[in-house]
Amino acid sequence: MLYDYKNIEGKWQKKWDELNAFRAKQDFTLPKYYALVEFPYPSGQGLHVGHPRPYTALDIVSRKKRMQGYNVLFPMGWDAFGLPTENYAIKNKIHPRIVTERNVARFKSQLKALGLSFDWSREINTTSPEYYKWTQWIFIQLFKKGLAYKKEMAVNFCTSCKVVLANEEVVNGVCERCGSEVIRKVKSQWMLKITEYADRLISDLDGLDFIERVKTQQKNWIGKSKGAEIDFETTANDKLRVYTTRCDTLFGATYMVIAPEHELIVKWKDLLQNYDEIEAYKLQASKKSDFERTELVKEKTGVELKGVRAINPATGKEIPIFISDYVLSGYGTGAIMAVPAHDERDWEFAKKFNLPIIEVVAGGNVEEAAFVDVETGKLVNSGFLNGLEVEAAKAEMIKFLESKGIGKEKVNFKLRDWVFSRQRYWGEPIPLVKCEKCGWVAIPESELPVKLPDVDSYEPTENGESPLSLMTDWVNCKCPQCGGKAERETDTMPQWAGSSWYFLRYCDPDNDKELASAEALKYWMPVDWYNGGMEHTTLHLLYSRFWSKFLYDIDIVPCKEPYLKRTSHGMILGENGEKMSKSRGNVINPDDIINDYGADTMRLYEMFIGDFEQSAPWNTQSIKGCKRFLERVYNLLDMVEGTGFTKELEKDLHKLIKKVTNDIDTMKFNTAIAAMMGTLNTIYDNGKITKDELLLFAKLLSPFAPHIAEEINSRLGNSDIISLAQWPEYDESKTIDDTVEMPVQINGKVRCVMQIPREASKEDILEIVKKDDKISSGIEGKTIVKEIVVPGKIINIVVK
RNA sequence: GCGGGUGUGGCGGAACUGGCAGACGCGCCAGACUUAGGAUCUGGUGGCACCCCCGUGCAGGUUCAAGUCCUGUCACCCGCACCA
Repeated sequence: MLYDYKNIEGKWQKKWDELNAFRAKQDFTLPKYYALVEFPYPSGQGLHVGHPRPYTALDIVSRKKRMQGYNVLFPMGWDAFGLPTENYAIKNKIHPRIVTERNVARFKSQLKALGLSFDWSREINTTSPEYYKWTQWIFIQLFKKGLAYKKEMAVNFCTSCKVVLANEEVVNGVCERCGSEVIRKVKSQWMLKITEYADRLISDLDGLDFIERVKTQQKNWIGKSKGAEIDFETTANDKLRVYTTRCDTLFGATYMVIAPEHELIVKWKDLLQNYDEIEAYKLQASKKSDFERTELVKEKTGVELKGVRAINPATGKEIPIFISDYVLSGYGTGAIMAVPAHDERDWEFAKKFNLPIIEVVAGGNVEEAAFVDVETGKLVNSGFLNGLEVEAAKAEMIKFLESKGIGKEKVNFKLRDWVFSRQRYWGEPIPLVKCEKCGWVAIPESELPVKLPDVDSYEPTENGESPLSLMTDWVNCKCPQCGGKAERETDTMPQWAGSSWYFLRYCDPDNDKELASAEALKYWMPVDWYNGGMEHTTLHLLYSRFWSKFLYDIDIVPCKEPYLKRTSHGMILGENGEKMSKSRGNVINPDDIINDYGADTMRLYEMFIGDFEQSAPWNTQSIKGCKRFLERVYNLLDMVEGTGFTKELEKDLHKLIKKVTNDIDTMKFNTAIAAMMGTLNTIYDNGKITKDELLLFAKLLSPFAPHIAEEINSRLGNSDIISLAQWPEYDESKTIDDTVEMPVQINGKVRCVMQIPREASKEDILEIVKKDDKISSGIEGKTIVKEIVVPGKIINIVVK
């Protein structure tokens, strides 16, 4: 029978639509399952073959769960605000809304062609006012709780284009578009206090089923460290506060380093003899990103502050103060005590500037390299700390600092607050006004959404303000509090805003009274399985956990954590093994693949390509194997004889049910497919299959290749769709063989493989084995030193 | 630099708690069918001096037994806070 995939796929996609087969049911008494994939940014290039990998994976999970009787929510939407759309709109003079509509339509038709079982009735779009109304609402709640605040922050500013650039748009320190110099300009920006949730974002990971690398990456990103803050007296008669994780080494602090942006520099201006030199250095530093500044390979630079010195509180000695860009203003206090003997960066700096290196923890050779081991060494040259181990010394030092009132224990985080302002058009307007009298005031909730006004040009203004700032009619408004003159905030939100809560909206997407009803949230949340890219671990995933926790705190969401399980797929690389990108010219278009091979083959190949969590290069040649497999499956229709289950296939089919069921739960889609291929080969060897056996096989295949499974089901005479049929169950006793194949080794080398009865004892096994010619000749005339029998696994006879 | 990962045939990849390395598929080789084959079917396929031996990035170690555990080392990939 000819496998006419085009007809088959079109037919069943239409049928599913007509039946609303994949709509989540509104019956909240059913057991629920919420499967979520990251919603895409609808780019102008359309889908590429990387997108369907995670979608197909969770589609398989969803389809299986549906067949297992769950009420499944598997939604899809569009994360459509963002830079590329805006830049495209500017370049081509088309409204970003139009661009977005176009891209969404393209993406949607491409996704539909894959036969993914999304509940399209719940489709959402972050750029629709009905949606961003609630994004703004959440921001207002954050603002009211004091979690949104203004801060002076540096932005990348292109001196030629006169626009604020995203980090990505800055390549090697110059503007990506025009190649001009990029400087760091300080602007007042809205910030969200994610740091207030830092501790909970770490500790609540414990109960979650996230893959380990996601957990560790989040923990390290938040970067909790226990240390101390210490105040150093200065000769300028004030205090310089530092943060250190190694307060035990205070006796070895031979100089200090402060960030170029440190406020004391300006304060000390009159005392500093080389202020011009310092200013010049500050200018240089302002051009570098944090990333460039902390690179260890680069030679350390810095300038001594001549005229002010600090006093080491442990030794009482005066020590010099430097500015250097390897100290960041955003971490700790923006100042460090430098202990060159026990910190690599300090050591390098000290060598370069010829500063004293004093060993305070014994165990290394501090003239050769910094000794950073905290496990083995004991304190030396450190007065009252001498002889103590590092941990004990830390505790003693803290006692000392507290008793003197010059320092205390302090927990620090690497995590920084979230810069929430963008000087861009295509984002959610920040729903605040600045009143001359009242200061920053939130727009009343009844007036939400604050809609994005139509502007003539989306190009940012000369001074780096948002394009919205030019719309004076829109900007000038009345204060909702006092009715006086006020101005709207013209910055918009970052793209991350809409994606920080979208999974909540899916629960109740048409609600215009609240972001979602408490009832719907209580039923559907938390998400049972969330899959997404590893690159979202430290930003999107963390941001959305933060917003969820906040919404939990204000009693909107019923759960502390939004996602029970988080997994991550590997990237699909180009055929040359490099990342797929337009510029590399190695992008594969899924439309072509679906056209040439069919959606089922495409889906199967995406899953068969390799370990789901690992990246794998695309290979159009290899798709053939999946196509052949499906053709052979389809041809089983011609081999059907009789009904019921036969002895020949029973054991294989029970094993297969077990394998496929378990493999889907553990993301081993590739081996599930391999097992189905293996069973198919057995069926062909067998030469025939019964109707019931084929139906069973089709059910197992249906989550992976749903169209062909439906067609087989229908051709076997069933009128119900297989997508909602019951998932097969296996009988454990029917998966166990009577005999096991066991390799027999002599001195660890395999000599033969024997069939051994499953229940045989160790003695019986050895007796059987020794009768074998290869084994008996191998041990003849030698002394048996040891006999290892691992039932069901291996036999190893060690001889001398 | 910091953080996270990955190294297995010609290729993509299998291998559960240490137990036959290479499942399954691609490619390749041979045969069948055919006017034809870039279709289909059947068989074979890690290397080699082919019943031995060697083989999981490299060098050591633990063990009856190591892709898997330990120590060291090399290479590559991803992220780094205004790309999404």
